[in-house]
Amino acid sequence: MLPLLSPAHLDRDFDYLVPPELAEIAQPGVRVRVRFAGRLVDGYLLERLPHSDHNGKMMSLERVVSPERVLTPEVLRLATSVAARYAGTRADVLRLAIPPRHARTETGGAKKADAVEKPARSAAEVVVDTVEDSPPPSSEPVAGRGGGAMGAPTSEAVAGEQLSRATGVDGPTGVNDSASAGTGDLSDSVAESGAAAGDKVESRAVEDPVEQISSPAAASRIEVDASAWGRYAHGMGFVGALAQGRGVRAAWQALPGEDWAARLAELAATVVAAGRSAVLMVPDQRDLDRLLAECVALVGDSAVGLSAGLGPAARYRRWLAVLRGQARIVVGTRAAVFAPARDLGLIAMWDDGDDTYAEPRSPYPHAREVAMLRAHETGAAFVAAGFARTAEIQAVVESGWARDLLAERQVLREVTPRISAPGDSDYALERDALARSVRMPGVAFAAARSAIKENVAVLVQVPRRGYVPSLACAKCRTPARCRHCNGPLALPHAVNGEAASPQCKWCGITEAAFRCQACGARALRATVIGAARTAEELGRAFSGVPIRSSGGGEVLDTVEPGAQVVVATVGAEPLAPGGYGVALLLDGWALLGRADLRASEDTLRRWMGAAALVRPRGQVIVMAEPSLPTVQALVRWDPVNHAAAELEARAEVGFPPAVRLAAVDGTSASIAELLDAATLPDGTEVLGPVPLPPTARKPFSGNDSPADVERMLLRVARSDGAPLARALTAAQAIRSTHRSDAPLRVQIDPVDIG
DNA sequence: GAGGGCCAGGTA
DNA sequence: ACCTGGCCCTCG
Repeated sequence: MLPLLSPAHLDRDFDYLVPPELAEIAQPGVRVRVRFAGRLVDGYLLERLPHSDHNGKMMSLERVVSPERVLTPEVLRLATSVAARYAGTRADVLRLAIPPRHARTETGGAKKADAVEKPARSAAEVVVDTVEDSPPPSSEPVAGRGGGAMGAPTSEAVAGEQLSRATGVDGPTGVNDSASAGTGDLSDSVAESGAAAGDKVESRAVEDPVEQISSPAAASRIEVDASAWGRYAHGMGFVGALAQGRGVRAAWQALPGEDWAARLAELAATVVAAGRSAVLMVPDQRDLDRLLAECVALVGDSAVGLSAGLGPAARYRRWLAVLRGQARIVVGTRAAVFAPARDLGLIAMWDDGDDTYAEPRSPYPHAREVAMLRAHETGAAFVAAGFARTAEIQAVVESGWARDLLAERQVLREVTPRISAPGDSDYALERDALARSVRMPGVAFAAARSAIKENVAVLVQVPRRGYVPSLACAKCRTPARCRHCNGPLALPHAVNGEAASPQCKWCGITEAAFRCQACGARALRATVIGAARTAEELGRAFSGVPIRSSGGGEVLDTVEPGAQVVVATVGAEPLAPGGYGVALLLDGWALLGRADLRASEDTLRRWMGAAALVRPRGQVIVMAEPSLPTVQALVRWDPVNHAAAELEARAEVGFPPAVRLAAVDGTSASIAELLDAATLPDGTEVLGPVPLPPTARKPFSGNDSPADVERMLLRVARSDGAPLARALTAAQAIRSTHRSDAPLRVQIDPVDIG
């Protein structure tokens, strides 16, 4: 039994007696309530044992919350590895992995569950009643398993000999073992849950996938677009390997204009036709809807969407459908990486560089890393798909863990739009006042005009939403700061066409008489002009042409065909039927110039995302310094070499994924406390204190600790990642027994490093 | 996380 | 002789 408690030192297995009347439903994976240190707590039953090696009195399970075995062996094993990797607890990971129970949904099983909400008698009571009617077996087996240390070592109870692979090897990176490792174990777990989940699921012979082709999902024919996959080197070979159930792993860089949703759906359907299931992850609801529609077109009801946006009832209902084997394709956002898919054959994610994949709750696992761990443990196939490529995926390609799935160079030339970056002189010589006002050189303006003339849509990508998001001194360009709190000044939205006085984004005070703190000048200039302002100006420039905006509150999925200017903020670009004629990527310097370490990778990803919506003979013009490597990577459409360079750059400055990094945030006292308790691996570099990045400031273990929070960084070689995490887990366990409420947070490889 | 035992030091 | 706070351990 694993209690669902947060303190790190309670991440251990505890043995309880199973009273005879619960023996039937007290199966591994069920939710239980137990008396723990005198109080009732929730937990998961991990395992039934013939005897306990615990010397001392044992309590009995208080009750079994429901017979549903929500924690599958595979997910438990995954949660154990994730906790070990991220220096967290299994309880915290399981809170992310398993949605809250919705009793009515579980027992009723009807669709009404998400519509009506009636105060019903607790389903747990119902369950217990039912069970008490059944004849009680006489034996008194034991639930859970004794002994065991904290974190990873506890997994011995479940993972057995797989432990050495899960923890001894530091994740997929650097590993080059056979993809089939662990499949035997998976079959066992499926066989087990298949037999136990009982009610609706037909019993299946997992050893023989052929039998499963008769399942409803598999019955629907799979039409893989061979000509589409044929455009990639080994593309059809890859699809064929999936069809054979092989655990192939690929980094797939989609061609510009690729219907990636249709392609991913084909991969998933291929796996389903082979009798297994697939998890597909996307960054947001918009992509989810698109991808789910493609999957439904291929397998119907066998595909479900899972996202946090669903209500508790709908979310739990769909999650149960996955658990019970009714749904064979899961399309979801980051939490879907834990979906209890039966006999997982493929785990794929689109655009793994998107920051929504970083879980904001402890232990802050990244969905990409979890996906790779899961593929590694189960032997499922893995696909990281995107137009661009992250340094993290490049690292696993270079290690041999995953393979390139890339377009033939010839095909790339045929389908890539013309991409160019005008030089400084193109701007300087610009005489057209209108062109100047929208911050683009004449070539860009001309390209847009000609597309409009051909009755084709023009896409204008702008960095951020808002009127003028931030301001700087017009003379010396020092960022304009508030006199009172030193926060950034910005212009609020225009009222009646009149620009208001600048306002502080932190304290909200209006600054009526700005004076630059550096040079004393009084004039302000906009440093980044947002979509609303851009749309307004373009409206003047292209009078008579429809101007559409997408971004912020109103994101368009698609636009109608025909001449129009679509102004979209980064990431909110709508699809245009047949593709845009021209895309203008404005203010590239603003994207690239961010202090963020991922700025260049992220920028290329966002540019490619927009450029990929342009039709093959179209044109892309990026407003950024042409000599910059990132701009060159876009112009040559070369995400792989850019990722390789990015990975090299990370190695040079000592950042993940080249090294393993732990960020310890807290007060200087709480950090010191933790580090004192930790026996760090030899060679650990301790850096800091470093300033806490602004994004890391907000959510902090309950209290909104403002002032004296700082950050220390611990850096080790990747090969020492596991020992580092173990040391931090142990130190947190020691600390959590001392009742200290000082804020402290440990993050492994956080996305937002200084 | 919460309760409990133990020791030290201060208080009656 | 007794109360209080801090420390540390346990919890099955």
